[in-house]
Amino acid sequence: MTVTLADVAARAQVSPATVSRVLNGNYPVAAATRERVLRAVDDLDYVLNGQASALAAATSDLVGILVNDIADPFFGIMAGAAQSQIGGPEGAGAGRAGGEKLAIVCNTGGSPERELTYLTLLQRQRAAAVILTGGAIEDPEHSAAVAAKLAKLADGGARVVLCGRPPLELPGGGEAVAAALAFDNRGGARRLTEHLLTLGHQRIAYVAGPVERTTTRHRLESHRDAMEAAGLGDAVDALTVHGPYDRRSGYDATLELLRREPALTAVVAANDTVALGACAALREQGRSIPDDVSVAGFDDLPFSADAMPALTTVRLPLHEAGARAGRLAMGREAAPAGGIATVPADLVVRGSTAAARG
Amino acid sequence: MTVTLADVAARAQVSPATVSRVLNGNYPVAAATRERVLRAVDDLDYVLNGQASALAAATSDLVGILVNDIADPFFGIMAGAAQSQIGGPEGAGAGRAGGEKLAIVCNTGGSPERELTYLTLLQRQRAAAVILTGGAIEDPEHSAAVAAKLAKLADGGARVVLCGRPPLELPGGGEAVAAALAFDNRGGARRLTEHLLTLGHQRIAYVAGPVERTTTRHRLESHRDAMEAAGLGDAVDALTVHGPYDRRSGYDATLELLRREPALTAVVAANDTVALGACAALREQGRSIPDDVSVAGFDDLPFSADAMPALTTVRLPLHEAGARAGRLAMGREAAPAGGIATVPADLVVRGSTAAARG
DNA sequence: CTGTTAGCGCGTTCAT
DNA sequence: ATGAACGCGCTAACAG
Repeated sequence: MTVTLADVAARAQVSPATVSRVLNGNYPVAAATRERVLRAVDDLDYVLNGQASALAAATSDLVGILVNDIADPFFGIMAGAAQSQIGGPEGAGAGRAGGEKLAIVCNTGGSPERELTYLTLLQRQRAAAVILTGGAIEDPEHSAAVAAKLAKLADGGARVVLCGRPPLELPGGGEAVAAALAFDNRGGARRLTEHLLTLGHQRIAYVAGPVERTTTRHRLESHRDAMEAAGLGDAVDALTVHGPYDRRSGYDATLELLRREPALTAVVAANDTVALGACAALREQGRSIPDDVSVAGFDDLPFSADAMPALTTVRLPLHEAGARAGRLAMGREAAPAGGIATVPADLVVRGSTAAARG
Repeated sequence: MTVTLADVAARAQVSPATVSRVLNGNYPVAAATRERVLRAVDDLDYVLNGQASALAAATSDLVGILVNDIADPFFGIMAGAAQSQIGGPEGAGAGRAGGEKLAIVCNTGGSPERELTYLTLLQRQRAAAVILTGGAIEDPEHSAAVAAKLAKLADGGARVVLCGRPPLELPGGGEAVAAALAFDNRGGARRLTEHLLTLGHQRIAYVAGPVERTTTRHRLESHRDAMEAAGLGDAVDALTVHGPYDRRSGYDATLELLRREPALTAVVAANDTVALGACAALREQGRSIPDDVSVAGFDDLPFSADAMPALTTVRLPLHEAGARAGRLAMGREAAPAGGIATVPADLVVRGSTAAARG
């Protein structure tokens, strides 16, 4: 039924080995023979069997990209950029065999179990590389399990790259990853809160992400640091609410925060999506942005510039970081010194923040 | 180096065949033996080799999901929903072997070549199923190539599902797809334009998607039909501009349309993202929404409700459609009658549209 | 430059 | 209920 290498060999009147050599282009083959073989391939509509090839050569052309939420552009942008550096055979001849890698995006939905499951599945497929994007879950047991899996993956020859995820701190985990691109969440968050303080805000509420996430913690801690430096540290806890990274969370949390502190003059959100929800809640409560209340987000997703007013936020170069992660995974770029590179997070001031009232 | 089935067998003092049977759970195995085997698996940290397994069994556990733009939530939502029906082993035992499928998202970036390349890669991996999402490119040659590939994929045992893509019209293509979920783009677009007509609008501009896309054509044609039914068909061409499905396109196109017809009172956009760009352009030109100009989108992405004013649009049940596509791909749901199901597209009226001035 | 010979790691008969 | 043997489709040595 399905045509195999042997069929091609028979039709081209050569040995299977020769066909393999033509397809992989690693060994010298006479031009005339190569022609015959390629014609046979076309005639028969032959397609290489990936599994058999991978099994025999003990290498795979799969590259896994793990994301927490594929419906969130934050991850979509990084994944797309990474994939563009991996899957992309621009030229012709795409129909035949060749060294193209298959970049596959795996959506964990933020679930630790699924993260591990995907890692196992990837390991089972003997993935050539694995890219983990976004914040990690901070449960020690889970971290250990992930570190162990990554170590095994690396042991099996897979290149492991972290993108927007802090380097593993566990024993055995550090050596496993080829490179880590860490967003400067701390610096960005600090600059953002300082910006608001400079504008005269004092009652600043904070809508944080899920508690157990590294991203959440880093951003929140820096916010607190900045507040403490301004002598406002005591109020932070009472004016902080945690929730998922979605619009609804921003909406609900903001209503709650308004209840706690009706006189608040600024809301800092865990990310832009959450900030949008916060804006909706504030407007519903009759507060105008930024006249009554300033709002700020994080990430600078494309829609942030289109919000009304445009969102003040912290820009993360998601596309660049994703692309770099892709190149690192392909071994097309040298790992940064120490294996860790910090990705800048720059403050972007737009219309949603203004001087505090009064 | 890497531990194989044989190693496990040796440690458990059984034959490789027995280990295989335990792992796959398809044949009766004595409870005691099974225990020994499982313990050996754990002890050795054995992980099944996916390629070898697939090769021997002539089946694969890969399911491909093709998307045009992974950074666009339109696709992210569908892909995530589909994946949730495929990859999801909720229970325990995720570490071992098992029938879990690996759902992999492939980003074509809207490029026909990459679409074909991914299809080939998937074919090479002997994918168990393939889901194609979103509008198709209308180039006949490309369509034929895709149809041929899909036919071959199906021939090789892969289940092919279309989600948000119109059924193939080509010979041999129709039989290849197991099921097609087609969005009611025509009906939705018609209702949307009728809504504006009812509000008294006459000079309605249209920012269409890329010319060669089915989605674009269907939505535009229905818009034209509605306009013609209202005796306004003549103006349609002059007030239509094509562009990609992104914010910038909406922005640029709207500026151009305002130049062509300064007195326009409504702008219909190809989708919500484009609509946002249109809003930005209008505001920049000093037009208020919806007092001066009404704006409408399509898709009802999450951020549409948060725009200011909230966007009138056409709701596509992306999550539901994606999930259904996932189930169809897994064979967990019977194909609809005739292999084609129409997914409803309902008008959602919000604040961005209002009665025409004057 | 090309053909021959062995496996890669596992599933699956066929025996027992 | 279990083991032995064969083959899935391909690549990689080794000859020649």
